[in-house]
Amino acid sequence: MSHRPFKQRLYPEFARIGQALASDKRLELLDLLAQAPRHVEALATETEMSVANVSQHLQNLRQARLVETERDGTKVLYRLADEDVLRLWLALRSVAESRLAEVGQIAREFAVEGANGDELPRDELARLVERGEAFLIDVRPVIEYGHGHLSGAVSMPVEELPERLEELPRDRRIVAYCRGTYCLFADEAVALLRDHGFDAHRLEGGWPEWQAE
Amino acid sequence: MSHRPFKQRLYPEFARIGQALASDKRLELLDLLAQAPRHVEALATETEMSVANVSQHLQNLRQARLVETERDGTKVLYRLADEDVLRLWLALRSVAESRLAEVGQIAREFAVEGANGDELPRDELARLVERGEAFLIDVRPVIEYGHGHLSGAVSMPVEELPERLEELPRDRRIVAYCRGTYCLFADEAVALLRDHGFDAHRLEGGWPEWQAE
DNA sequence: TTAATATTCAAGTATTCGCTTAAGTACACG
DNA sequence: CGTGTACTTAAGCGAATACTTGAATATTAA
Repeated sequence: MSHRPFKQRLYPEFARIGQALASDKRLELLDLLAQAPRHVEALATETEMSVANVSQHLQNLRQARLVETERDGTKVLYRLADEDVLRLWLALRSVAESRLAEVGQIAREFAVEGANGDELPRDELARLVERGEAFLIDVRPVIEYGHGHLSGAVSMPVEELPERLEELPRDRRIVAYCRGTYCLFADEAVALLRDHGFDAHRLEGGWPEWQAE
Repeated sequence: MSHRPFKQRLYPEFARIGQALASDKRLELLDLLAQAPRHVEALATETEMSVANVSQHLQNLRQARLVETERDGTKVLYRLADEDVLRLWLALRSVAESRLAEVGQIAREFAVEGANGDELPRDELARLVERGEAFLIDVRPVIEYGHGHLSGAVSMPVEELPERLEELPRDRRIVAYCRGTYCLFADEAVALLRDHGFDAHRLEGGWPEWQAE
């Protein structure tokens, strides 16, 4: 009547998922894939890892079934397996955020100058946009915007922002969002915009947090 | 403007959580702690691991802040740090369940004879209990029942069940629940009760799933 | 068919992990 | 104040992991 044989078979399977989540590099890949599907080389460039190393980490994630692949000509496109995987990543991050003091410390240490201030809650945004009092910009790279974005948002990657300031209205509040809580793009955008006299604010969270709902 | 230094500090912190989840033994400990706080020795007995090994795994979980300790005389009581940790564990398990075919396979392989049949959905239980048409039993060990249980449930650990059959009503449906989806206690209880002519059913999920809501 | 590109695989090495045994520490109780 | 119980820590060793380099494979385009 002992359940040991059962558990000894079952728990190693659960641990496969945990093992896949046990590396900072793989979590970074997961987070990028949560924004949009990508090719191996794009992931290597963005993470500053060697292609071979990225490929091996991706195999690892694939064996845990957290990501899936699709041939795309000579390239291979990797994507998150499904929304449950996204939710798992967000759950892990949220535990790290609430339980590990170091996370908050690091976030504060790297905070962008001139971007402090309250984050705009998501429900408040809806009201502002409806009344035409806010202009919503998505400051992530174009590929990520293309894969999915908040309705009504205009793509304005943070690196293009300096040359595109005249496209932004000065009579309305500018609301920026990016990859999520631990992404600095939106903060950088807000700092730049405020520097140029705009009434800029950061939206709470980011695209994946919204998508997970 | 590169965010690499930020990410290089931040992601290893996230990975601390992942690393803690990367071992079948630690996940088993987490699952037991999700039922009720326990002493080191109790965990060692239940998991059939050496005390030293359990202690080391618990240190690991504690350094990731997933569990907390409390002195209790000469013993040390371990407990899950908070509900977010429980939700993380459930999220991991749910990904494993939906993405890894092996999980379903193992569950089928170890299925209890005579306990098959539909699981009773939680909302249906509420109706049955209200009308006095069901008798709800918690077949987990007493300590776990003591730490928390569904309202209206009677404690009837599966190992005491054979001697306590006369306590159960024969004019009502018996509904049993246990530690959760991957616990066999409820199935064993249902099989035993049916064998004795009871109208027994298993409740969907278990105590932690309910508690997480 | 061949060359080019993108990705995967294999081998080697340094590091980390998991478990055991054995010693060490903390608290309670007589 | 010493003894027993419950737990933690240290040392040691084999297994698994992470990253590098270099070779192999698959697809496209010429």
